[in-house]
Amino acid sequence: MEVRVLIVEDEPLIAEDIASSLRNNDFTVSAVVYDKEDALMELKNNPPDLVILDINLNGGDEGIEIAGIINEKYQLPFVYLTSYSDKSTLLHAKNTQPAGYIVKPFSDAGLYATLEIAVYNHAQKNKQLFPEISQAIINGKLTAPLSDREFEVVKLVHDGKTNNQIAEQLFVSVNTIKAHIKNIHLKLDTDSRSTLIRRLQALMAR
Amino acid sequence: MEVRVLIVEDEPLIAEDIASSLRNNDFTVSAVVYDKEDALMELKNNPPDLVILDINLNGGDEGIEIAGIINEKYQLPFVYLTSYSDKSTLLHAKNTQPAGYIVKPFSDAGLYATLEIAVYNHAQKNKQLFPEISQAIINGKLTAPLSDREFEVVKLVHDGKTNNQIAEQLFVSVNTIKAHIKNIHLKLDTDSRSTLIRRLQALMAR
DNA sequence: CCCAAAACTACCCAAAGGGGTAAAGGATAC
DNA sequence: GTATCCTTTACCCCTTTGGGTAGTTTTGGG
Repeated sequence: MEVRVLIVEDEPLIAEDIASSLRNNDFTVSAVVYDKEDALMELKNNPPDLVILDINLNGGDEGIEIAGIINEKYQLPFVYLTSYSDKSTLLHAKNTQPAGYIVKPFSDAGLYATLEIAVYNHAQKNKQLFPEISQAIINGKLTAPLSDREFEVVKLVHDGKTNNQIAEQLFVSVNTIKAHIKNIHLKLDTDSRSTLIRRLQALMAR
Repeated sequence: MEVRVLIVEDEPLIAEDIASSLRNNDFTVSAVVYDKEDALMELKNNPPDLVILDINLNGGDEGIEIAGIINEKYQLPFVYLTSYSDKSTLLHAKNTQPAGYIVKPFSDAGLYATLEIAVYNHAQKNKQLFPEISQAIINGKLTAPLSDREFEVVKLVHDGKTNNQIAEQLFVSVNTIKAHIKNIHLKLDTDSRSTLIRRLQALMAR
């Protein structure tokens, strides 16, 4: 599985250093660009899987601006590249939620590890946004725990199923499902499917 | 805002090196431990805000095991510490979704930046898990955009309100709300509150 | 000024959901 | 073996939703 990387760095030597280093591994360099304009062009016409952003691009905040645009429009992971760790810059940078931070001079090992994790975590992010609900986690937070059967039912409610669909799937009567759901509402202190779904997600979130 | 860091590293010299380095900045070292058992004890009795984990703790996979437990029980951010970048180890490590990766020898600047970002991104995570639904984002992904009023209604449905509650809050008749919701179901291709809520979250997630 | 879109309202009907009560069969733990 | 919990089912009743049709009022642009 190739990972296409866009490098946005205004010092050609460093850019090429990174590029050749990446090419010797599991990465493909989709492009190397030197300013914001070209970066946006690349993002639109030849979107990569990950972006390496010089944070002080062309002496300004272009790197952080690009980060903002990536977050808004492309939702791609990116890592910042910088030669020093300036506190106020870092503060701005943090707000853009980079997947990582590479401080020059960097080691190849550190570079690969950071990029691998950035790509991998991003790929996992969707799954995290909709966590599979887990009986252990939910019961750990309830005084009255859900029984196994109740949890089966609650999962299906969470998936947007109706009582009838749930009854069919579990080979029992709708009345049974209604009874279970009544108990579930009691235990979770909810009173409708909508609030139940929100409650489950809140419980899973931590 | 102090950040409490637990250091799990079996080489005392390195552990202390990191500890003293952190103490000179905005971090507090909650404890330094040398094995899994002590690490779990600390997590339970003196939970930190972030964990630095030696990946090859005591020559084995203890670091990765601890990571698994952190994910299951504590949902804290953690970064791996390693002296080399071994591909198979990295693969296992990636599955635990570390917030970052510190490769020895590390620079102070790189260390701080990685930790800052780890803590910050983790703090933002809840907000990401329950994104405020945004009309702009949702309409950007629909062929038939929601009108302003429809969006007001949809937000309240998302919050688990009933039609009656929504009508009261917006000072209109329930019939009006029902009309709006009918149109919303049409535009979002849903057919119940449950599926509608899931759909909204899916739209916001990317 | 007029048109179109959006907002609002009503009424009807069928389906789904929520809450109360009751009870039977099974498993398990003490 | 008895007490307890879980699972299952039923029935009743009322509320909420979803979908269809249809109409008026408001509002923003051309």
